[in-house]
Amino acid sequence: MSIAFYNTLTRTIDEFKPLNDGEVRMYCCGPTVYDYFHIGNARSFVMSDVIRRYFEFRGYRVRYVMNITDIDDKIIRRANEQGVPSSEIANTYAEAFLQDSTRFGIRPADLYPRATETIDDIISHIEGLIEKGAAYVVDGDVFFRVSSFPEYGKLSRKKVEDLEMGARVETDARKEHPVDFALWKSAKPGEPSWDSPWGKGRPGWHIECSVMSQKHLGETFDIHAGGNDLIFPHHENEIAQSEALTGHPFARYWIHFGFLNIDNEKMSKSLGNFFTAREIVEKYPAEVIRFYYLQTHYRSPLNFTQEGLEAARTGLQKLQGVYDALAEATKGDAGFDVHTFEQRFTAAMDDDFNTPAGFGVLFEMVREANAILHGPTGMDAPSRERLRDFLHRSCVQVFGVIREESAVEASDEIVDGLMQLLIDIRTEARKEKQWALSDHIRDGLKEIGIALEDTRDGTKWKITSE
RNA sequence: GGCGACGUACCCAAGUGGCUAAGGGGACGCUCUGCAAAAGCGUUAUUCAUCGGUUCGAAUCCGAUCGUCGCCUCCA
Repeated sequence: MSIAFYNTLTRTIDEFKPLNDGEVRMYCCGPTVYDYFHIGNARSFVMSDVIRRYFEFRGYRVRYVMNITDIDDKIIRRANEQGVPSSEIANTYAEAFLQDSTRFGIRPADLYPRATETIDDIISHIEGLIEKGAAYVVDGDVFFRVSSFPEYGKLSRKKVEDLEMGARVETDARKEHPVDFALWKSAKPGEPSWDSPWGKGRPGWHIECSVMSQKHLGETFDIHAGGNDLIFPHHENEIAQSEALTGHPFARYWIHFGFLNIDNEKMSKSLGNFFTAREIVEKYPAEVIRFYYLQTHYRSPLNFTQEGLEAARTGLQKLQGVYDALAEATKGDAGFDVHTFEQRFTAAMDDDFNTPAGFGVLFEMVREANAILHGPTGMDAPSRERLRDFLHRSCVQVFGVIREESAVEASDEIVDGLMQLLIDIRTEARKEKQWALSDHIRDGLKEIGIALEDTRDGTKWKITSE
């Protein structure tokens, strides 16, 4: 059994065969740091994170690189609006990006290269392209000569002729051909710039990803991921720039994430339906948001709604609930077959990272497990151990949707003491059949976000609100 | 204009030629409970946008129609 997934380059589901046995070299297009990232970006970053973690679940070592684009037109524009240096904007939002990633439970990449730290490599890459006749200089700007790369369009399946006809933007008359694109942009007065053989300037958008990915992962690497919209022109151009220089394939597998819409509309600031990742993670636990994302296949569009998030919150409690219950259970003698479910789970995930189908298997498993666990016989210790281990590997390590510690375990001694006292008082009251008092305690606690459950093993409590 | 994706229950969402069309949410009924909660059980799609076609057999393949969405030079 091996992992297979949709490769944008071939438009088919291809079996994954890494360049080096047991190792995955993966690059995901990171943020341009001119603002906080939004919930659509977050979906891509979370999906990429989960794919990376799933490879690890399947025993691969993964080298995972994500760039930070810290010099770009949008950053410069933002800096000018606020009257601060562009490096300040870049640093502020790069920092925010790393913070928000952490809050979303996204595991850090092995490396976060930045464009401004890779200028020398970018310049030599461009020099190489000029030498090969794949690029040309016009008044301090350098353009990629698309006609020099016959395979141009192989990722996006676009024809150069069609592109010309559909051109929406005024083309720069200095370019030999309208589809040629900038590798190096000469600096306008007041813009940040670096010295180069063609004068002061800065790198174009596409070149940095080519250079950074190849610098850290090699000329040819396994997987390149990013949002759907990056297929053209960004990734198409990356391929052209890279392969024109090296003569070798660039990324072997391309993964693209579907878009997130709000009310079936593309999220945009002008429509007023724009949410930053930061504001959503204030309102919902990261686990809930991740689970919500993962309930839709990564290539499908996801329509983001408040109701959807609420449904995800409720659904997730079932997974967290069984995980916590397994930690607390102490006796039982019925066995439970985890292995079959794990096989089905793996089969689902191996098939194009089908997370919705994977959760389908997990929920079926949880239903059957709960029936035993909460039933008259209870579940024996080895089964509980195996089940908790599998849930840990799938839902904690791969998906990042359930918490290691229950809310009760995370609370402090004083709270524990108070809760124990309240529960003891209520238990006394219940023995005396003082239902009004015991209900008053339970209702009052519920209002402050603590739920009481009377089980046959006594009263349990848990924190329900964040 | 060019290229592409999609339309499955009240909502979300898997399934892409053949076993009863997964799973989550919601709703209703039941078991358990002092009442709840949690958990479980049951009900909620004779049918997959519509109409044709291919096939022994189609939600799945082909064609048309209707509808939704995305990309086409820097938006994940």
